Amino acid sequence: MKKKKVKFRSDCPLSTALDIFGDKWSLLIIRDMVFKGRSTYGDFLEAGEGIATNILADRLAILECFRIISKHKHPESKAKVLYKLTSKGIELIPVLVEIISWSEKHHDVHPQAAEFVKMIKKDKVGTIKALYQQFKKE
Amino acid sequence: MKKKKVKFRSDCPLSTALDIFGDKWSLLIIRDMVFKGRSTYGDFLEAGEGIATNILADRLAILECFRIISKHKHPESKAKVLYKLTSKGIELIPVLVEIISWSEKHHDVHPQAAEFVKMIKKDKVGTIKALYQQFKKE
DNA sequence: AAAACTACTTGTTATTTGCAAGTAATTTTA
DNA sequence: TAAAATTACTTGCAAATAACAAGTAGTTTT
Repeated sequence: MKKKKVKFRSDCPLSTALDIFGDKWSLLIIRDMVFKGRSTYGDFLEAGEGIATNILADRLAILECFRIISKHKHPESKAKVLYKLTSKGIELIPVLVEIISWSEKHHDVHPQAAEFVKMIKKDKVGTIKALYQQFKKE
Repeated sequence: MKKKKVKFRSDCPLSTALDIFGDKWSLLIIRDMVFKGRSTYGDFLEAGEGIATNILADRLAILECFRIISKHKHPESKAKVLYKLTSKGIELIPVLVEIISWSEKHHDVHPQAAEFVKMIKKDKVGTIKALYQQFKKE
């Protein structure tokens, strides 16, 4: 994999964030890790939106480069790579939650997502905490 | 301007949101409207990151198409167009706030942004409310 | 030992971006 | 009041990026 760009457009935090994940795919990979427990290359390919293999490889490399995910041995298969969110990646959960809430309010989305947004409205802090829980090391 | 894509990749709220503003520029335009009071084509061109004129025109058209911004007469000049956030656009403020907070925590950003994040940490609800205030109609 | 799985890479083509320049309708300046 | 400057764009083109199809190299299953 070729060296990744490390130059940010400005020192604005928003533009820096968009330099990292401002595209149509990166946050979907993170969504799959947070909400669907996906963790391998094959898992991510199966996401409904149909990411291309080269784009997936590229985005995984970028996310790893910025320490949002990290690669690990898969406990069950040597052929697989296990991708895990770092704490920096886990901390994107509130961003996902706000985008999902906004989008659900203004568009037609699938019923399961609408249910999830109801939970958020009732208890945002609790819902986010529960999502964090699954990444607690034991 | 050619017709805009209205087809979403899936009915996932996150992917739908990314279909709309999942790129390196759209949220920066909204940032300029929320945090810098910018409202004209020329204003947006002046943003530090240096957006190209064709990209700006394209993004403004997309944001208008999805009713995130709307075009109005400029009160002082017939030559200018006044862009305003719709309520749908204003409601992206919490998304911006979460991205900014995350980014500030994990990267070096300019001091003014760091100050803003301090405010958010002290009183997130109040800070967001204050941002909403400026768009209140009188 | 062969077939299938997994995580990629390598083309090739289509689309998007970045940059420079141009345009048409106002304003401002001389 | 005619020329210059502003403003909000569009156009053209080269470069970069994305999508799609196919290939490859380990690993695991049959």
